[in-house]
Amino acid sequence: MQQPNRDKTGRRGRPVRRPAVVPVETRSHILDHAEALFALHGLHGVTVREVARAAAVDPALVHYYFETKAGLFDAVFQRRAAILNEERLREMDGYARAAGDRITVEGCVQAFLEPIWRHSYPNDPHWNNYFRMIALVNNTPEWGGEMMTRHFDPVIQRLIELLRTCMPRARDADLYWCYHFLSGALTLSLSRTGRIDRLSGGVCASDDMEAILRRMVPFIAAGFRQVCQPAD
Amino acid sequence: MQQPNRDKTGRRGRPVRRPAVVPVETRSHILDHAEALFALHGLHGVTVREVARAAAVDPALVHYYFETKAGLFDAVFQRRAAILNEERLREMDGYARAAGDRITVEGCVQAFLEPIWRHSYPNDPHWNNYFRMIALVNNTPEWGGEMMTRHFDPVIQRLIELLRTCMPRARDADLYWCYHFLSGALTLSLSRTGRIDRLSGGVCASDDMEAILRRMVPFIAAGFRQVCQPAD
DNA sequence: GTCTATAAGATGATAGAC
DNA sequence: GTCTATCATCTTATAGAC
Repeated sequence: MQQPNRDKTGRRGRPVRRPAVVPVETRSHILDHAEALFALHGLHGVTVREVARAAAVDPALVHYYFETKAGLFDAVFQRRAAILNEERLREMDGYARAAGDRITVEGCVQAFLEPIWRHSYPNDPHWNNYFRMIALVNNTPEWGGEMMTRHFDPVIQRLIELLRTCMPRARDADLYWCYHFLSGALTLSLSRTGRIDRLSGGVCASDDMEAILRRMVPFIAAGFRQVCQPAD
Repeated sequence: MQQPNRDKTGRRGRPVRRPAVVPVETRSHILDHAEALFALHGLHGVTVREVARAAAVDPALVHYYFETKAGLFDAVFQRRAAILNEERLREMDGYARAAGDRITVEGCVQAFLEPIWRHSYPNDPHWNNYFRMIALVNNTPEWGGEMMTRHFDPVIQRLIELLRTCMPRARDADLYWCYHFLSGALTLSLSRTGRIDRLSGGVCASDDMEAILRRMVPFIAAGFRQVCQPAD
C-alpha cells in the first residue's frame, strides 16, 4: 500500500527535510473529506481509515488532529456552523432593519433561508455535503437533538423573535411547532436523496434548489400564519 | 419464515419434533429488537451481535433468518410498511367516499396522517421505533430515496391524486414539492429527537403527538393551498 | 507533523454438529 | 432451528521513531 522510502529527486545524502509542500492545509483537508463521507453514510457508516484514505493521509494523523472519530465528526459539524450562524444572524438583522414596520413572515423565512441557499445553489459541493450532514443529524434520535441545539439555537431563537413581531398574538408553542415543521421540510430538502425525482417521475429534481426555495417560502409562511394567527 | 415440520398434536410414531417451546415467534422477536436498535443508531450503528444479544438469540440465527444485516434491515422496514400502506389507502379511500364533493385539503392530509397517529399515539413502542427508522431512512442520501420509493410510493400517489381533486388547477411540480415539505415535517416529527423540547424551553414536547397533529394539519393544508392554488 | 508498527478487540458471515 | 467454533478481515486508538 505504501512505498516507504521514496525520494523523487533520487539525490543522495540528506533526506532533504521538506515538510511536504503545503502542510498548512492538512487539517481542513481531512475535514473536507470527512465531511463528504459523513454526509453520505453518517457517523457510524464511516471509518477513520476511509477518511484517511480519501484525504490521502495517514490514519494516525486523523487521531493526531481530532483524537477520536466523534471528535472529527464534531469538528466537521462545528466548522461551517460558525460561519452559517453568523451569516444568518446578519441576514435576519439586516432584513429586520430594512423592513421596519413592513416586516412579513415571508421576509423572515426568506432571510433565515437565504444564507443556506447562497451556499448550496447552484453548487458548492463542500457546503452541500455539510447540509446533508445536518439533515442526518437533525433526524438522529440519540444525540441529534442535543447536537442541533448546541450549534444552532441562538439563530433559531432570533428567527422566532422576528416572527413574533409579525404575529404579536402568536403563542409560543405554536411558533415553536411551526418552526419544527420548517426545520423538517428544510433538512429533508438539504439531504437531496433523489426521492422526489422518482416519486414525481422526473417532474421535480432534488438538486433544483431554486425550485424548492420558490415554493418553500410561501408554503411555510402560509402555514405559520394559519397556525399562529387564527382568524378567530 | 416457514415452519416445515411442526406437529402440535405430538401424536406418536414420529419423533415428535417439538422444536423448543415457542419457536413460532423467533423471527418476529428478532425483528422487534432489531427495529428498536436500528431506530436509535441506524443501519451502520448496529451490529448483528447486538441484535442477537438484545433478542437473547444466537448471532448465527439472525443470519439464518435474514442472511445479511442489510436483509434484516429490509425485513424490519418491510414488515410494518405493508400494514401501514393498507391502512392509509383504506383511510384515504374511506374519506374520499364519505366526503364526496366536500373533500378538503385538510381532510386529505388528516386521512393520510391518521393511521400513523393511531399507532404512535399515545404510545406503541414498536411502532414508534419503526417511525424513527423511517425518519432516518428518509434523510439518508445513499439509498434512502430508493427505499422510501420502493415501500411507499403507491400511497403517496394516491394522496397526490386526492389533493388534485381538491385543487384541480394545481400543477404537478407544485403538488409534489408540497408533498416533499409535508414528508420532511412529518418524518422529523416521527424521530422525536427532543430538539424541540430544548429549543422551546419545555413549552413543546417531542412526544406530544396530539399537539403536533393539531398543528400539522392546518399548517400543511395552508401551505398546499398557498402554493398550489395561487390567488392569480 | 508525519509516519511505522502494533495492540486489543470487534465485525459479518459461514460450515457443520446436533 | 439452534448452537459452537471459527475465518478473514476490519476496527479505534496509541507508542514511539523520525
